[in-house]
Amino acid sequence: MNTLELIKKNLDTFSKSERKVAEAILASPETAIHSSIANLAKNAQVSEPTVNRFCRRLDTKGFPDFKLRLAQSLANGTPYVNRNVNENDGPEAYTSKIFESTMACLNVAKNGLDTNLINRAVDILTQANKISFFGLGASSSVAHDAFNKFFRFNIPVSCFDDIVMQRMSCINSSEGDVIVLISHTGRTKPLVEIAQLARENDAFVIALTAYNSPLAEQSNLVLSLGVPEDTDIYMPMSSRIAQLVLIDVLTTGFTLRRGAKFRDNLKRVKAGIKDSRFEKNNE
Amino acid sequence: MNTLELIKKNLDTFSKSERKVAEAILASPETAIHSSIANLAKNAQVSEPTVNRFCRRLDTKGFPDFKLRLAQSLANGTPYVNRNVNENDGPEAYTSKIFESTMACLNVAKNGLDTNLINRAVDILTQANKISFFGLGASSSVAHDAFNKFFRFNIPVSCFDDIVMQRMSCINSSEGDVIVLISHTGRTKPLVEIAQLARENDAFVIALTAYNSPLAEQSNLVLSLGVPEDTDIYMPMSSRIAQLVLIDVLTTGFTLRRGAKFRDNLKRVKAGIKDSRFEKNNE
DNA sequence: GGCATTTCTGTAGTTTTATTTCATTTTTAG
DNA sequence: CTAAAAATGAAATAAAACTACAGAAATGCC
Repeated sequence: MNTLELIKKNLDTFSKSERKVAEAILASPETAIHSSIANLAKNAQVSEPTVNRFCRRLDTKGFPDFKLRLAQSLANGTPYVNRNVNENDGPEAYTSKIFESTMACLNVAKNGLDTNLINRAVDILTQANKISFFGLGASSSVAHDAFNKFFRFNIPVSCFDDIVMQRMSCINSSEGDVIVLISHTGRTKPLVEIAQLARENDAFVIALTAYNSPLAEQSNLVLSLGVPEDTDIYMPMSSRIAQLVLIDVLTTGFTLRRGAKFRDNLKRVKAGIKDSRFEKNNE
Repeated sequence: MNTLELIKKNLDTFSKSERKVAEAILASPETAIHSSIANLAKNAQVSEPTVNRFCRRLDTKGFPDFKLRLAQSLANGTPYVNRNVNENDGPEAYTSKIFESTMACLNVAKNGLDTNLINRAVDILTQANKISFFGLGASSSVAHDAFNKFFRFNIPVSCFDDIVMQRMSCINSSEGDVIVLISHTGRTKPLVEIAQLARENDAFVIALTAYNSPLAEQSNLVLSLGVPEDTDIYMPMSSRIAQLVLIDVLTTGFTLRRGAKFRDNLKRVKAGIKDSRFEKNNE
């Protein structure tokens, strides 16, 4: 766990003097990692052995070892901070903020995923007679992307961003068909109804959505990303990106599961695309 | 820069003994950060002052300072490594590899972007009479996503993934119109033709593509992501993700540029979507 | 090749930093 | 209010890092 957070969490288990040390470190971690034990002790108004004892209480070998750990968590923490864009940000600032918060979001998503469920989803997708990807609004481009990837596999796959088409498709579905529904909130009414309809027609419903949402309740398998909703109006919906990466993961799992013969097919598709391109060295 | 990479890069500037130190560190960085100067010296078969001199050559204050830096780059470096998926990977392995390599890719993209060009692109987009997003194949979902975002701004925007529609749209374009073309390689023939056609009709062409590509040459403004092409068949096209984040950046720049009045409009759209949703606390 | 100069490298000593020991103070529980 | 336990810091000790210097290796010049 992050050392700073660990210190904060254990603040009340420390003794009075140790708490002084903790506070001095929390106040300026950057200073702390560049101080000697004597300096830090002076800064925290305690003796050197107290600092040493403080370090040991955090399961480190001693002060130098503690500094090392702290330095590492500082290095880890900074680039991943989810900083919000504000009105006065210039291009430099908002560009890096958006990239960094997207990366932070992917990190959260990665840690929150249940790989057993992913494996299960891959299982079901590989055995499907037909796969359909449905999304509405912002999620429709995710569905579109998923369609594009699975289409290359040369298997029956479809994608609709029109509710009427989605409904018709569900009504025509049968056992062995898999419907993948994409919705960040899981509270988009029409999509919840689609899930019900699909299940009534014996299709298997996989949802890329939030746990405990109405959509999740109506689905057979839920892949949740645990990415918080966007509260800030300036911040883009990073959840989309996480959904896309999850699609990549499913696609990769699918490819691996299908084995060698199948991968040859994939190579042929990639080669086929090349014909519609300018060659790299004809410029 | 990452300390390990720095050491590797400067290997030939070191003296014979210093190189021994470098190699000992590269062989096992984790051991190095937990060693004393004496241990490391013994391990590298050199004297202690040599280790010290080695540290100073890398612009650190001394050995402890060097250890701190090394520790930090180790903490930073690991999650960003672009490891390839291989046939024997289980769900756990390929999931984290894909997430991590996507994050690595975003990091590369972030560092390679020219914020001046971004600012310029935002300028042009804010002044456009009409904006069109065109992409083919995998890039069409990126175009679709961009359309979705700009559509919320209540400005004339369109998106086609059909070449014929794209051509018609270009022929009907005129001065003040902006066409945004999305192509990872920049070598998709039809799209290059679209760029020419658009410029012949006085539209401004922004391309999200690779530098030095045929498409880049035909465009007025090129935003390049510097993400390498996917060579491995298992690896998904992370470039798409970088493109999407770039779209997010442009959207954010657009919002900021338009100012307060405009943001109220954005809030209204967000509120409007809510009506089609289940409330959060009715479950 | 041989000599001078520069650069490298290690030994030994010095300084700084961290840790341990132990006596004193503070806190806690009965 | 007292005894035991816990916490704290002064001082001593140990460890680690650094410096100065001298000898060794490499380089350049004739």
